[in-house]
Amino acid sequence: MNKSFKLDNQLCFEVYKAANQFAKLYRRILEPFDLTYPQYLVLLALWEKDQLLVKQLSEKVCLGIGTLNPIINKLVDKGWVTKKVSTQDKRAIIVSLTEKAQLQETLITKEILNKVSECETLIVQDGALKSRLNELNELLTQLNEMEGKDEYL
Amino acid sequence: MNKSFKLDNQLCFEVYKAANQFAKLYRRILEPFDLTYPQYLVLLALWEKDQLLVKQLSEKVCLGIGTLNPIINKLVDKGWVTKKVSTQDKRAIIVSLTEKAQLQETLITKEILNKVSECETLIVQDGALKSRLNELNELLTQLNEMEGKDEYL
DNA sequence: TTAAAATATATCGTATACGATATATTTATT
DNA sequence: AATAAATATATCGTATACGATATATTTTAA
Repeated sequence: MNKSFKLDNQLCFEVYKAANQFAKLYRRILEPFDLTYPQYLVLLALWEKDQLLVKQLSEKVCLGIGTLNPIINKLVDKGWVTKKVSTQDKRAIIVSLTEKAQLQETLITKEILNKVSECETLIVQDGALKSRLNELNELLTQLNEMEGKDEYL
Repeated sequence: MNKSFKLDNQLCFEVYKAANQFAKLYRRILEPFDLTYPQYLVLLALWEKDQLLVKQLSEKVCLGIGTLNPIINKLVDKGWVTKKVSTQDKRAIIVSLTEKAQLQETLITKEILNKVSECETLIVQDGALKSRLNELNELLTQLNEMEGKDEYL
């Protein structure tokens, strides 16, 4: 067995574990708000800029519509956001924060900041880690966008 | 909105995206072998050391038994591994590679090495990224293991 | 030496995530 | 203007992932 194929030597496995661990961590933190991590991502996006189209949200949180749509619908059911058809383009759906979601922003983000403070040192100090991951993500995105062009992969 | 709460400033979001991108990449590469990434992880573990207990596999690939068991069962269905009850401990199940899995190791790992060569530079050169992620994972694991001890979180 | 605690799997309900497909609407082309 | 191509959502099937619970077996303790 080639050394680079040992599980513990693989970057993708490290990323895989980190994502699962983050999901676990956020699950506990967000549970009191009856939110999951992807649902929280959508709220974060809308807190930055309200009234986004599903398409725009999809790009912002990097999820396909097949994944995102059920998540948005959950948020609608739970009273965090509303959907309405755009008047400009009757295909497009505008997602907006409810009053509840607007009011809870401060509370939720404060809570996150408190609970994730253990990671904060690492997160805040380590712009380096984040920017290396960012490079990695750009590379991976490019690779994945070359779908069908198998000669490049 | 606090700057650190912008989506693009969050480490966890970067990790989340990287994991999804890796999953997409491996989905394409592994598809010809009728394998998914978690299924491939199990094979990697067994190629390192065959005949592991479900428990040991669970620790090696960092997945709970609720997640892992169906994955192993899929591998059994597709003829990659077999399960047999341990004679030492009748609760424990030993998972072993089939001949097919043993024979295909070289082929599959070669293919991965080829197809992921675009990332290789980054992966091989950047022990730094991997080891920072490793620290992150240790921290996150610790946090997640303090389950129930809310005074610490 | 039994009853209790611990351990190893298995199963279930909920929520992603993806790709493939379907539908409605808009834009581009003849 | 009528049709074709493109776009924005929606839905579906498959496969994770988790926590909670159930079951069987082993170990520990009373």
